[in-house]
Amino acid sequence: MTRKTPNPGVVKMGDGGPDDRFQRLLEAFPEPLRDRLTAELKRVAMAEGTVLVEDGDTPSQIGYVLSGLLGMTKHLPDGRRHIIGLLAPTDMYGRFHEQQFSHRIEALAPSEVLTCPRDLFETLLREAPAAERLFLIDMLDELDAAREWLLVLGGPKVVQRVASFLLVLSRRKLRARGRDAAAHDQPLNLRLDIRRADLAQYLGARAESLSRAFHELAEAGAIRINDPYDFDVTDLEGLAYFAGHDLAADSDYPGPGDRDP
Amino acid sequence: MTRKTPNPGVVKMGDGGPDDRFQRLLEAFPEPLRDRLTAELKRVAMAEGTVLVEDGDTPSQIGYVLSGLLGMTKHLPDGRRHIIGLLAPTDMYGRFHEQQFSHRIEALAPSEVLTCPRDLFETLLREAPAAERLFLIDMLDELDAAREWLLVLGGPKVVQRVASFLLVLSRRKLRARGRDAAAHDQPLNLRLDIRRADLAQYLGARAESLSRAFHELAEAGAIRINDPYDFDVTDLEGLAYFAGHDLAADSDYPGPGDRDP
DNA sequence: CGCGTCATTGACCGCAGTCAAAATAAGTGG
DNA sequence: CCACTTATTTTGACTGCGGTCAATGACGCG
Repeated sequence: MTRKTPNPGVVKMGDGGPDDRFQRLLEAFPEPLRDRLTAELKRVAMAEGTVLVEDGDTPSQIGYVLSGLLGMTKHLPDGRRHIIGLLAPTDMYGRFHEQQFSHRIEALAPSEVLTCPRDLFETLLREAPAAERLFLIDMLDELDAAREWLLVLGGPKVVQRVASFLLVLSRRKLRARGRDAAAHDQPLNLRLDIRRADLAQYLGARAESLSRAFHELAEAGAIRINDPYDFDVTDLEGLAYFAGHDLAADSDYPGPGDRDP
Repeated sequence: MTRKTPNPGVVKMGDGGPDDRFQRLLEAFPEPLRDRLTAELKRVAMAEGTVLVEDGDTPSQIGYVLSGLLGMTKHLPDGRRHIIGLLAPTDMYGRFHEQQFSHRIEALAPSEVLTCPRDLFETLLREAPAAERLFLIDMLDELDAAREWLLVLGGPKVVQRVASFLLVLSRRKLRARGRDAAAHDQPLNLRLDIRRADLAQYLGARAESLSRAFHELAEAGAIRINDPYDFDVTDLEGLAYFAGHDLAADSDYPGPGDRDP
């Protein structure tokens, strides 16, 4: 470990609030099963850079992110790395029925995960159809989420992608906080705990471009930059504007002409 | 219907060969259940542009693509459309347990689908755990596939994305054809049946840029363009080269310096 | 205090988005 | 069957975003 720890301690890009999916899943298990499961849960802490699962592995454990930030990464033969997904608190990862991973999972920040033996989890799922159904729905949700990201990353301009990214994080936080309208107007604090270079890979850009994008958003008054890892979202609407419209299109639509009439 | 039909009749971006997932799924059902299911299957043909599922719907049918090409599309409030996924033959679509769709599904080319009542399918899945497990694995595979696309679409250059796209299609076709090595050397024919403008939206580019990219690949000898909808892949290796490396990086790495030592 | 890491800023330039127009193909009506 | 219209792809010229390279600044650490 050579790298500094941006924000030591607990990190949140989403926190185990009412939206805690694992909690919901646990509650779908009938009492005796749930106890068998919780007895086997282990809390593991790890440093940034730790590789939890290697590409091609079929690990015997499944995991649930408690704190920090994990990344799903693909490594090309020539050595370049791509980040194809992020795992924040309340996210799960794992494979079932001897499927193997098609990517690496590594800690992008110091993190904590809850692990559980894969075979036990599978057995219990089979014994509790209600839980299995809930789990399947979760999977489908994640599939949708992955496709949402396609939309985000499909945006041609970097500012757009950055704004979309911050927007997703904001919404996630707001949802976790509960839906009380009061919270909507006060500045929303986001602590990222991901290095510029990593975020750049994820958003399909360079660290330099991200820097420009963040500062552009700051100058427009949509966010405030406290330090490279800590932001306040001061104008959610404005952020949505940057996310949706091209910058070039100020009062005019960028291209209304590419849909069928 | 005002638009021409690029290639009337059967279309294949993948054909129901040994990789036919639906077939495999069907076979996982025990005899009596399978018959109940097949009795309810309906074959439906539709014209290009048909909307099968509207964003937000919870349709009573699930579908399986027999021929043609469907697209998952998202519509932004300002009217712009994004294609976030393609459904080719052997692909399935549907929601379960009252989940609603988060995108529209429409035919990008004249297509045929096999439909099946959602509730029946769900019931049968519950009665046949083996099939349910198979189905769950399929879902997870699709999740991985969606992330693969993230990698493809993350490529900075258009040629890269186009090459990756063709590569995925090629591999899919080869897999369907069986793994005999003989087929690897002979030119592989790809019939796309997707208009440039649609493909452009999917790959996050403009139709003009695609045109340039295709012809760049053709000049490099990787593909041959028979007509705008019909290609021969003459050099799979070369295609992989374009997909992986930046063009700029000929004999030199573009940026080996952004991984930890 | 010097060094390494990382974010930021500036200068340069290439890829691709944009606008415009030509070329090709398909469809229509005489 | 041909002239005309329409839809779509292709090509060209221009411009701007962002990738690239290089330098500076900020911060933590040995």
